[in-house]
Amino acid sequence: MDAKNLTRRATLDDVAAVAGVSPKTVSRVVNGDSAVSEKTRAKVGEAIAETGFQINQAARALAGARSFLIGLFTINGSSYFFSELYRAAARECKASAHHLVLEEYAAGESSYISLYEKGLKSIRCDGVILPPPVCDDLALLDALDRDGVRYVRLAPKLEPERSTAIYADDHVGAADLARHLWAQGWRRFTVVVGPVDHASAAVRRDAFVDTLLGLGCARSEIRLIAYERSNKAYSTMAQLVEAVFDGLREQEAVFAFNDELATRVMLRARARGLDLPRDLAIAGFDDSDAAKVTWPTLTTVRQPVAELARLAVAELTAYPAKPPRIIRCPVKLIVRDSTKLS
Amino acid sequence: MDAKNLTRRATLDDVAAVAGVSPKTVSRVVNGDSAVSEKTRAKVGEAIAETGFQINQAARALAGARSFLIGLFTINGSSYFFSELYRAAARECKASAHHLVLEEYAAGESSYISLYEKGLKSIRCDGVILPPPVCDDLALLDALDRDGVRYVRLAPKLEPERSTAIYADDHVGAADLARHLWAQGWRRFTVVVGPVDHASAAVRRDAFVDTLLGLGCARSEIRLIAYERSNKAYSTMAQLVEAVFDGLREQEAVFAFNDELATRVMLRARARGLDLPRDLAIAGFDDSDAAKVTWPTLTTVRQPVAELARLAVAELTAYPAKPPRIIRCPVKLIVRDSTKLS
DNA sequence: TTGAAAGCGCTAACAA
DNA sequence: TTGTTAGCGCTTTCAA
Repeated sequence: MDAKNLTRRATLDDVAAVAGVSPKTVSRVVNGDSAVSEKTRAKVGEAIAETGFQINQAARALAGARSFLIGLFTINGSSYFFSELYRAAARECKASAHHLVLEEYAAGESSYISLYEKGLKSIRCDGVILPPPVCDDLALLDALDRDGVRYVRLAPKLEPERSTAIYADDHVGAADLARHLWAQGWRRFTVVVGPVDHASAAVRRDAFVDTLLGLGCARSEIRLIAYERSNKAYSTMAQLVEAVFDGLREQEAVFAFNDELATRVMLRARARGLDLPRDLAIAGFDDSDAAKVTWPTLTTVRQPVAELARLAVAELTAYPAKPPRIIRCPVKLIVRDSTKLS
Repeated sequence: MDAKNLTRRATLDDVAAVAGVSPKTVSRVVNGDSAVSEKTRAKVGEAIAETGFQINQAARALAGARSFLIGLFTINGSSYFFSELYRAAARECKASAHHLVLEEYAAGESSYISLYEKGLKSIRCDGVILPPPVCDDLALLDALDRDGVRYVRLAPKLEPERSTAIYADDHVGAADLARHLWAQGWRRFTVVVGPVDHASAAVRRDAFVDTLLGLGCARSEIRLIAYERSNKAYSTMAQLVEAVFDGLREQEAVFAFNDELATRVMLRARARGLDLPRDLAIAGFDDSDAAKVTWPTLTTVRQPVAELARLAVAELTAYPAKPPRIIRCPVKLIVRDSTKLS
């Protein structure tokens, strides 16, 4: 690496020399400390522009208590939710002069703790964003607490008060969907529940079912199909989808836990020669890109992913740290063609 | 921030004290320097385990020439290609003890340079991955060269020899697709070309057209519809899609630049009451998630995104730096239902 | 093969 | 409001 010597980038000292002040004063200007006179600030500003000074984050992190790095710790396959989360979080970080460090692991790794110890720990993030299912790894939370790393959790199921937790209003979305289906005239329902270790799964299921019951739907008209790792029957997506069609009754409306599941149900229905939405209504959750390109287009519930990311980053970049709290974000029912009763 | 004092994490000095050696020796072990005796190495290894030592990357970056950070600089909306790229690059970084810093900007920002100066520059990445269209910003490349930041470009159009450049074999994919359509019996074609400032656009178009001509297709049977920012006629996706249906002939096969465009064409065709693929064949490029959920499912070309990411990260984390070179990755035609001639 | 000294560029704490 | 001093925890260079 001779690159280093090609161009010595300007340091605080360089700027200080040009501006005729002390390096510490330049530091104050750079960090927006209030205790600098307007005149000095202007002088230093010019010197910064002249030298092309850019602060060295490594030095800043070493000397200070902050790294200006935010970690996003996820264990997941491809999904619209996570893609959006990355993007939005990165943009938010940029807005507050932080940087987003992505930690993506294939599902099914042994322990989240060791992933943290081997990975994120060494860069001393100011904070970490923990989406499901990592948000419920209590041992990992202990490790973060021990290391003094702040974290925000997205839709945690366990110990929600332990840190700031951000939830989408899943129950509202599921209830709105139930009312929509009922209003359209659907009277028989199947709920395909996703991984039950995901807090939202139970929330969506209960809100959907309770709303239908409240509308006068008979309990016997509601079928529940739940994904469970421990249950050999439905431990894969494919099995779950198959279960929808085992014992499928006429004129059913299917509510799937997410768009991915919903589109799979749709494809399977097509393969069985069903006419959609005449024979079967299907609704999802997420409003992923896929929801817009299916035939018929998919009725779904839009999660405010960008907003979740924004709030999470804002929480982690705020100084001093705010006390833990629970934040809820509104969701929105998106009615498309897959739930029209003809 | 009192977090800092809650737990003083072990340093090289701590480990050295436990192992009874000098800090420098511990450093040698941590960095895998060969000049350490087997006995010392074992002793230090134990001390590291005992203290739970994790190197401080900030200190390492400040003292040394490397930050162990790889930047991914993108200007783009949502797309399957980029989501996959993030994920794969992050995993690759982890494998080589680096970290991936995401820099995502909304399209249409003024200048990439200023984004770099305001963002990535301060963290002194060891290297940056530059996908289109950033890969062709010569001024940005100049700035990176000036700052001694290595970069790898994905599918650059300009000055391909300037840095290591990685290309997917677009021409092979497009040619394979042309042969497939021809073999199926399609004889009239429309090519919907994406942004022409994207190097792949022209490559795919030319390979597709040339292959058809070689197969005996008359030039008059091939319609070209090209997206151009400067061309007022087709400057948005919607206009591009509309153009497909203006003057659409019977029994056409449409090759769209990417899956997003292809699914839009498909939706528009549905809205016009066309029966797919009987009246119209549609093929895309990318093999995105969307390609699997359309009706009919979309014939497309799969890009080895994870492999591109892997190669890019490997190139940037290699020491010493390898000389610039051009790397090509194979693509694969994925035949689905949208191109069946019935 | 190992150790000692110097310093990377910044901030914290204190002094003026 | 501004300046001074002393590190942060590592790597580099040089010496043993």
